[in-house]
Amino acid sequence: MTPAPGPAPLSWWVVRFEIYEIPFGKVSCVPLGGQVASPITFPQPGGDVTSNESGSRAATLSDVAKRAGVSIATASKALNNRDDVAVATRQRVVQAADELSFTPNAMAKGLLAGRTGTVGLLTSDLEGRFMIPILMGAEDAFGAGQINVFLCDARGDAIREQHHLKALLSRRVDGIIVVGRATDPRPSLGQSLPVPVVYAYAPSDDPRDLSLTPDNYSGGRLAVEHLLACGRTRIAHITGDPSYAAAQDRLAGARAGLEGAGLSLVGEPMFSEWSEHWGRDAAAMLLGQHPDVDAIFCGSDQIARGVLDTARDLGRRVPDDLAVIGYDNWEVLATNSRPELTSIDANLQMLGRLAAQRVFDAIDGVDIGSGEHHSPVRLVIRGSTIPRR
Amino acid sequence: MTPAPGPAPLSWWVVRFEIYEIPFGKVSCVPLGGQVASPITFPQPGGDVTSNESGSRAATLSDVAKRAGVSIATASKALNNRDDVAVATRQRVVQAADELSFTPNAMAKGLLAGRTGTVGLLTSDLEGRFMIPILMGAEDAFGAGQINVFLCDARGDAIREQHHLKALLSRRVDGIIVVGRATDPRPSLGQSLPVPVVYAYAPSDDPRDLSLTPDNYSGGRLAVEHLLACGRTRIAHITGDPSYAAAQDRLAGARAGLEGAGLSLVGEPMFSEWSEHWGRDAAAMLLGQHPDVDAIFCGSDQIARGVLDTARDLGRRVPDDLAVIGYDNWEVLATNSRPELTSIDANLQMLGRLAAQRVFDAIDGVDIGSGEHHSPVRLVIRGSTIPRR
DNA sequence: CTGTTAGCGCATTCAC
DNA sequence: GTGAATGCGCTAACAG
Repeated sequence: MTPAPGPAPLSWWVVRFEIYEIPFGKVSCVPLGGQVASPITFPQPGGDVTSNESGSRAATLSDVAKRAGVSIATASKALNNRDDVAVATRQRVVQAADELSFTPNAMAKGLLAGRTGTVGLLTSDLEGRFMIPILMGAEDAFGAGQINVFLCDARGDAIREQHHLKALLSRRVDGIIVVGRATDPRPSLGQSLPVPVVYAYAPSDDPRDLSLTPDNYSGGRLAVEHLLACGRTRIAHITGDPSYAAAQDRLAGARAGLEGAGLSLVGEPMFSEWSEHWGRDAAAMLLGQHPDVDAIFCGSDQIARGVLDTARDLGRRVPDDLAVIGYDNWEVLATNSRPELTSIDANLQMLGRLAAQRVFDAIDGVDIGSGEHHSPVRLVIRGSTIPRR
Repeated sequence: MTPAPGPAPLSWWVVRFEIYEIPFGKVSCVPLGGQVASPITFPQPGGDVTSNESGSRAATLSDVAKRAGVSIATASKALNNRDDVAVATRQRVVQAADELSFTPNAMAKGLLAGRTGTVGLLTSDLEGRFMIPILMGAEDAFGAGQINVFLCDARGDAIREQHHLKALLSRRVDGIIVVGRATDPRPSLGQSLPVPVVYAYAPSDDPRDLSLTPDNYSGGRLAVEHLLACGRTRIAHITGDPSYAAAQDRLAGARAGLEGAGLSLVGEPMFSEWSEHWGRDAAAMLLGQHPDVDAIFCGSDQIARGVLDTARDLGRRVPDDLAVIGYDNWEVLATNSRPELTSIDANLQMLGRLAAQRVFDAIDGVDIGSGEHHSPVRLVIRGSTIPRR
């Protein structure tokens, strides 16, 4: 009964499964021992060279026409709901198409129409956490409108990006969204492309392009204004790498917010990496040098998590003694901390959706304008700035 | 000089930027006040209806031929490096193509060739953390081989999935990878598709399909065997939702590992949600009821983070008094904890790459087999199980 | 109402 | 060597 005796094999293995009841009435599968069927040495594929065309070749319109006993043109009209076709005929055609599970060839259509109904999503770093919501928003917006998305990850490599761009153009995408991994300006793809381009998150360095990027300046301001509204006056700032525009813009916003209240930051802004570790270390330094700090604006949620850790270690009660606000509203971090973390949300999914909308518009011939547009951010209040009651 | 006076506008705004020096010699852009140029009411696009076809229509082969003063056929041969063309002619054609920045129309090619050089990536939930590495791996593998990827996110909705599937088929993708959000079996797309399908992460419920899924069983076993190797004998298990196959499989593996050493779990496995909160609460209960526990195997890194928190609160030293091991090797969590978290890594990027490879093979006519294949996992040792020295 | 024709952009015969 | 002709699957004009 002991499954898979011996150490776990370091190769892929095939198992049969057994359905069995588990708690809560759900059903699951676990491997059974002794049934390692066809071990496959790991990185190498199987090897048997046999044809694997599961179903047969996809049916074409001419197949349908033949089966329905009509001409290709008539079949086309019938399936496209053109009104100059007899009801009975249409029915025959539709049925034939159904029986053959006919799917019109989008390529052939595109060849005629001159547009493909596809767009390219050129990201510079899929790994990046900011990429995903933008991607989701875009995919969502397009998906709803029958447009399909080519995903291209350039891995932050300009060569690869150029390569992907070429591929996208050769596929005749109707538009391109370029998603960067930071809010720092990135090189433009140029003005001579035959399709509209929208830059999301990372703006293009060419103002003739249209760029949508989060409003970090307002985000910093919003954060500080919230802290001020909570009655805090001795506010410090711990943030990440100063070479990031995000760090600078948020700081500038924060300073503006403070100035508006006739205040300024406690101490100098503390820059280093965007990590929890840095948050912990920086908070320890800060609270040592400026024990009277009553609020910390953190440049990221990760940093804020570190700050919360140190506050707890030093016996500072959050939010009573010390208010902490993060940035990015990374839910898994923000909602699992003690207390839960107030943060600034950049609405990235909406940003992606909007970028898609802009590409849509451009495809439809609408002038989408140019320049760097800053998308609004929002404050998400949780327990680290206002005590729960 | 104060940028953007007044509260942050709740609409998009266009700014001019000013280049200025920031610390560390880098350059950044910040918005300047008073230059809000063309405010765009937020969710609505611009509206001016003018043509925006940036460059002109993409050049065709016939354009190139005309410019080079040859026939279309010759131009084609020249550009495709066929050898029956004069050197001088080829040169003229290539130059003409270059001047027109000619890009062959992949659709037209595909129409001829009967294959498109595209594959569909059908995910059920882009948001999911496990999706991304798989996606990256697949995109990577394909990208290298000149194949482009259609990304489709079904948002966990069967209807939407069917919709996307149809779209993919109509685009005549050469293959499809289906990525699920959990390791529980999911409904098969069926056997009658005209293209090969590979299931990644979530296996298909039909054994005739090929599925690649992480070996959670071995992962659980590996985790426990590591704890045993560290000299721990009183091992408890805190994990997530028991309705997940992942929870059950890892548990089964852990039990097998313990049995191999003539041991068993301390207490019952503790199930609830896959959250840091639960990790904290569960650890508190566990350490209250079984103070002699010397190691905890956690079903996820999030849970492990919670466990570490509680251990610290209760004054348990990790790893000396208590070893903690997580699951998933979510770097941002694992490397930022105190101490850093030992964890099991499912090699998801490799899984994605392999799935892509299998689709490749199938396209090439290689038999890729069927059934549920379990991909090897690996142990990543950090400070939460072995003290750093 | 239905079928014939033309052509989207390209690669591939096959004549010249 | 080169170019005219054919067809991939489909839709949009027409002609019947």
